[in-house]
Amino acid sequence: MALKPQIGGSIGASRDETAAIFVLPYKIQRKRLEDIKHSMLKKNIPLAKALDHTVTHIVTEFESLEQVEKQAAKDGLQLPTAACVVSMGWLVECLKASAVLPVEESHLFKKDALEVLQLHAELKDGSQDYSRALAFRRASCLLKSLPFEVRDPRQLSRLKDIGGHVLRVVTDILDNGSSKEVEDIVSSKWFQQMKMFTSIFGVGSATAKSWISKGWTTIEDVRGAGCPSSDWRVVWGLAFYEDLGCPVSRQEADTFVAIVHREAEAIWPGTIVTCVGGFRRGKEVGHDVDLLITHPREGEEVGLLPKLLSALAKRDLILIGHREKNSY
DNA sequence: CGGCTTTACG
DNA sequence: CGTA
DNA sequence: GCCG
Repeated sequence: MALKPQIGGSIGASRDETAAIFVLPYKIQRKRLEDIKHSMLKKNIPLAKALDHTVTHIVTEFESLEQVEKQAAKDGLQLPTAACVVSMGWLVECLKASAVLPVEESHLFKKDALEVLQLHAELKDGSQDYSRALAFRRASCLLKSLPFEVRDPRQLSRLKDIGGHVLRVVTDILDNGSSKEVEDIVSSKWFQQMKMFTSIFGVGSATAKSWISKGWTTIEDVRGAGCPSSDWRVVWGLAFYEDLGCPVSRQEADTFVAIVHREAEAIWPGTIVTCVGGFRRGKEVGHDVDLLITHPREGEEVGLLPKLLSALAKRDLILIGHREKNSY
């Protein structure tokens, strides 16, 4: 039902208290628009009066994000980047439920199926498989980008990057709710073990395969087998597997940025530390914290990083396992 | 049938 | 080549 | 696997 997943936010993350829903008036008759707004007030669904940056959901009768953007451009409107463009169907369900429902990516399951096939090909890692994985990814991305819900495979045929195999999988899912090929893969022991091993930092398909061939099936098997690799990445990946799997909260990220900024400022007054990446885009949890370190006087930042790392290390704030030299 | 994202490091 |  |  969603025309497009929310940019930079997890789908369905919106909460009632923060939601602000703006209804685009295009293609909606005046009386019907009034009825809709009246219903929203009655059902306590937060209605945004204007299309400003506080808007979290933009409801439209247009059939694609492209159409919305075109119209917005024509009217000189700027779409709030944090907002999620959704179909009228979503709002109707919200009204029925008297709640701001999570936005569902209705063609997600088709995309997921193709991502399984992509990953499967990547893990197999044969000479042909890499390109096959690429093809599945193209198809998956294409499905994700579609501004409409796929109800019939005929909507996809003739589209670039959609071929026989993809069409077969999508058809199976539309007919049966699932694809046997995909189900067989995800339920296979080999696939599950490969996924598990390659989720360890430093471990790719080659290493994972060699471990499976040794009869190891769990991470504990690998840990118990002594020194499984001389590669520092694998050693550290195994040592910090659980830690690396822990999500980072926004609060932790903010604290982290503040600490780095404090140390940077002490070394080089005026240094700017900016949080970029996921947290900059408004995420509440992440798996890392991306920082951009700059200085208003161009060139002043040169040489700061080694000093900064040393300062943080001296305070026991960071763990440096390995440092690669840069080439720029 | 040939070709497929790009780049870097150890 | 294996990995990110 | 899919395209040209």
